[in-house]
Amino acid sequence: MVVRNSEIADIFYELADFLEIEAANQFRVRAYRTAARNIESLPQNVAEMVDKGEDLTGLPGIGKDLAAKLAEIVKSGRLPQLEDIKQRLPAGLIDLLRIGEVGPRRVKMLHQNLGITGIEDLEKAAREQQVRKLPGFGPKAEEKILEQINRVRGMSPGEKRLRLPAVEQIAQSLVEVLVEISGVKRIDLAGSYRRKQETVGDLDILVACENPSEVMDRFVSYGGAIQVLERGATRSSIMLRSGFHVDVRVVPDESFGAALLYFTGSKAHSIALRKMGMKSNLKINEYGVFSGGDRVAGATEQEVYAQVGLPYIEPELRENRGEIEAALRDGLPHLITLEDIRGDLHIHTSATEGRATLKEMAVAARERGYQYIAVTDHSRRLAMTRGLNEDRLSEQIKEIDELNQTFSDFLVLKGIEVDVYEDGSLDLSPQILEKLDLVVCSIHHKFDLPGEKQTQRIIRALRHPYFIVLAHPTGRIIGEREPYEVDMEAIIRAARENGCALELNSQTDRLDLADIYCKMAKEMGVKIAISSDAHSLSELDLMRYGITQARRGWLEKPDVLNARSLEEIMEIFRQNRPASSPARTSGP
DNA sequence: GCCGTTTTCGGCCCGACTGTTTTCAGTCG
Repeated sequence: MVVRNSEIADIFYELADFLEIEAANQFRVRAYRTAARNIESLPQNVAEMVDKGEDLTGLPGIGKDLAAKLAEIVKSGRLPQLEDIKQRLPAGLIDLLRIGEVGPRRVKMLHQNLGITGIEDLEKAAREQQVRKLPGFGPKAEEKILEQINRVRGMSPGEKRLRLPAVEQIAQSLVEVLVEISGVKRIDLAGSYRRKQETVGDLDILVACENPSEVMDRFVSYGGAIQVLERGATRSSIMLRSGFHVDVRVVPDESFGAALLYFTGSKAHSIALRKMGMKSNLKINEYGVFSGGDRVAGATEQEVYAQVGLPYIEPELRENRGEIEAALRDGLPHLITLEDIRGDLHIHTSATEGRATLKEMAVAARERGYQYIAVTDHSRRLAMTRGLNEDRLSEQIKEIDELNQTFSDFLVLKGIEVDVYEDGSLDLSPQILEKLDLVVCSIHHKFDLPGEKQTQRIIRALRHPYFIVLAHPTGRIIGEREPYEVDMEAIIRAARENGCALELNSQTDRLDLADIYCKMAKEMGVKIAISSDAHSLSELDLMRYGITQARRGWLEKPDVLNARSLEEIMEIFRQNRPASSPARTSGP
């Protein structure tokens, strides 16, 4: 497992960019991008499939030619075609595409006429007012290019996309402004925000209103905007101080459903729906569904789906990853909701790095309607968090027993988030672990082991008799740290063999497991624990981000460990233990 | 470059906004 799917996808994306600059057939370019997108969201490892000699042409968007290229990439780590094209075109041209206002056509023009090879050249040419002389460019374009260069420069890689809580705040203050406008009938947030992607590149707001001009006026004069990027009759776009873009689109009430569907995307989902429509001679656009000249649907999303013979599909599923096929065979999942959650299986207290006491956390969890929480402070190796050694853990166990005496309808489970060493052994002895209800294991050091070693480290830990949940299984920090190089399929298989569950960590910089692995675990019969990993009272509410991620991973109530009642979950934990080990916490 | 219940060839989603085009190309989503 040397080449990752994401690396293969990047090669195809890069090739597509170059081909587009060379003005290659647009459908060929599209084929590479479609293939890249599909490979990215593929749970199986392409490299592994190649090694096993599996037929890649069965994958969506992969034909004979791309299958051969995939094999080539897996075997050599390179794609000769990409290297050839890099001989002809400077690599810096790709960077130019990141600049707004500049697309492939203009990159070609800039390269051929001004010899521009990268952002530095472009900045120089624009300052010397050379760019405005080219056909299709003018002073405005030149000015915008300079602005864009500054924006791209000032941006750290993590800044480009925001995590969900940040977008929520932005959305809230904008909606407060727009909802005041007379004639506004509906406002909805669309785009990747509505699909609850891990990060959001820009925010799409959809408004149903009879007088679009007032909405446009109010929106472009919003106090948080530092620049108006576009100002049209029904669509406008602003940039906030952070560099984040917000688009507003106004449509008539009778088109709202079609527009919401269209602006929610994903692009691949929308395209698939339109193609289905075409087969029935229906044209689908953001104004509705049209048969001949007649509009036959559009007020609601349900109406539009119904026209192509589909039930309503939840936004989190709209990635064209099999949801349309599932809908056609009446096999859509009944997605998990926050209301299904009965408890939280990963929280910290002030005994280690948490900011609230054991009792405070328990009371807050009970107030949220939970039946149980598991206290899972860090183990001793994590010294900077004052990780618990066996003595301190024993004290905590006593404290939990005492606290549980005070509840009649709620139970605190005894747990630990124990560190997994490089050799796969655990940071605490079996003698103390057996006194716990729940052992959550995680990796906090040696993130960069080679894939095979990291995978074996985790598999060895999964075989430990007291291991129950693997916390933040891939260790990624979104925008900051890549996931470990692990073979997730092998880990999920080992989890199944050993009766273990995987965690979906709800911290918004983790959201680990990723959606595609949630789906893979579900399909392989491995349960998921959706956990807050709360370090404070308010962080208990992060659970809802775990839920939306779980929904993106097609998870249903039966797939989720902590959607079980206290009795059920205690029974599962009991079954998972060696027969000789004593009973522990008793129910209320 | 992919794909196929009209097709192995000839299609491939659709529209808004901007700037510089005087009728539309390029970009974006």
